[in-house]
Amino acid sequence: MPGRIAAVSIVEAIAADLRSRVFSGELGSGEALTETDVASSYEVARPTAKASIEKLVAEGLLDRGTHKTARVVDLGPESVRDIYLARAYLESEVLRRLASGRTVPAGAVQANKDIAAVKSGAPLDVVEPDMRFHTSLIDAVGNTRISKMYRSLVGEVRLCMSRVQSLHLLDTALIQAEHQRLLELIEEGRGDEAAGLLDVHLGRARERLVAAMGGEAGPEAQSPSDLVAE
Amino acid sequence: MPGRIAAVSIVEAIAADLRSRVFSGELGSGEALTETDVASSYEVARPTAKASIEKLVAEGLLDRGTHKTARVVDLGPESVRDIYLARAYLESEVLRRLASGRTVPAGAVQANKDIAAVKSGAPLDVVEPDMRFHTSLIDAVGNTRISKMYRSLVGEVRLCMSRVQSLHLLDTALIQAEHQRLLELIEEGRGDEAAGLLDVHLGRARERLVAAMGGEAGPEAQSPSDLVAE
DNA sequence: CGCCCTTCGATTGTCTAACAAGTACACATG
DNA sequence: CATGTGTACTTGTTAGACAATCGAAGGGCG
Repeated sequence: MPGRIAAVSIVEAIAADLRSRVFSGELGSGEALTETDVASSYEVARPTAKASIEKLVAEGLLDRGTHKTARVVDLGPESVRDIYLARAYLESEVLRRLASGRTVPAGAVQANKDIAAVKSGAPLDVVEPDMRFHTSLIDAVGNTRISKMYRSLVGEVRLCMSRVQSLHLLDTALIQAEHQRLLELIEEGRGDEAAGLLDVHLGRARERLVAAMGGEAGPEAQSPSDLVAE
Repeated sequence: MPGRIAAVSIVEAIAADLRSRVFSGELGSGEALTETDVASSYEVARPTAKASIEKLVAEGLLDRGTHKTARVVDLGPESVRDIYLARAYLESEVLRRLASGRTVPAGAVQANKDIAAVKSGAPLDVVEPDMRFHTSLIDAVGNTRISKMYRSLVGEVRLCMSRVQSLHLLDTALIQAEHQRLLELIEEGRGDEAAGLLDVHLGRARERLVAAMGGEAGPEAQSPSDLVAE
């Protein structure tokens, strides 16, 4: 099978293109997206452009008030912390339940191998397998709503990352090692320790991202201690 | 402060009305919602009605395919299990973190008192304070994204409940007692036990709801044992 | 008699054109 | 300096229209 072909509507097509342009950084934070601009650049009617914009607003990629032009969301340090804490909540519970069943997702194992493979390459290439590692863990529980919620969070993370030029700070080897340890802890049924390590893992990524965004450490939550479950 | 007044658009107003009609059960599962019907009944133009419908589709209350008329979602037993498991994931992690800080949300305490107050009344009146109890716990962690995700799940739960005529099975006293025990466990810092109790608590509610919907127990997950973290 | 194909009504997707209403900002006025 | 006014830009909503598509009813054929 050559893959399901889908006849997407014009609205969806435009929304998808705008989405990719937002993720690629072509559309920067706070950039205005007027309905007429979108309509003329894609050569469609304004209601069509409007529908596309509102789709992205519903997804959380754009922001808009009544009678105000839509803008690409500007995620500050507080938002980054909010996002990463939400990730931690979802994912640590997933780790516990995976550990209780001692089920190590094959996809996560493969993803971590892929991280090791690109170790010497460009540091941005590690983002994709890293995300794949985490989503594999989430998807392993087989809950459609949890997967959907996590995917929404991942989208916001990607949005943050596209706002950052210097991601050279990430230590690929450390990431890969911690992932490996997480998988081991799952296999050994040690859910609590896996959850704790995940807090550290995500906490570091979070502060690194905040720092790269030019934000300073928040009033609290500077140390990862307040994130550790116990 | 008399509360922020908001000038909602027509689209939002119609969406809100449709939403309440779906929750109240006036619009049953699988009921069709034609764009022209909505437009004529609210005396608005079709694009406006279309936007309202698509808003509810994005919220997950309506279902629709391309070129097919929108219908109220029909949530089967699998969906109920999916929803409740997602609730359990979010909420049990919240309980752990609340317990680690020994923070007992005042709103949850009040909500449980309200449950006790209506103990002798109509069994449906217990649904509102029950939901308030759980959302209070979630909101106590102060994470906007988690709160938003949980609210979406609560919406789906309410949708399920509106599909059920006989909810007389719920044991108000038991619910109230388990809530009380959850709060105590939080206060004592025993997160693991709180999470375990929550699994039992939600597992029972889930199976009760499935039974009331006329569905039989699933192939697995009949016993709550596979939901307990350890 | 049953199955396939065509046709038709109903519904949605999209467009054009237009007007009303709101926001934001500059400008003038007290 | 605060306040009001005005204007340009943008969005909210409407009307009507046409094409594309889906579902079902009906007719032809084996």
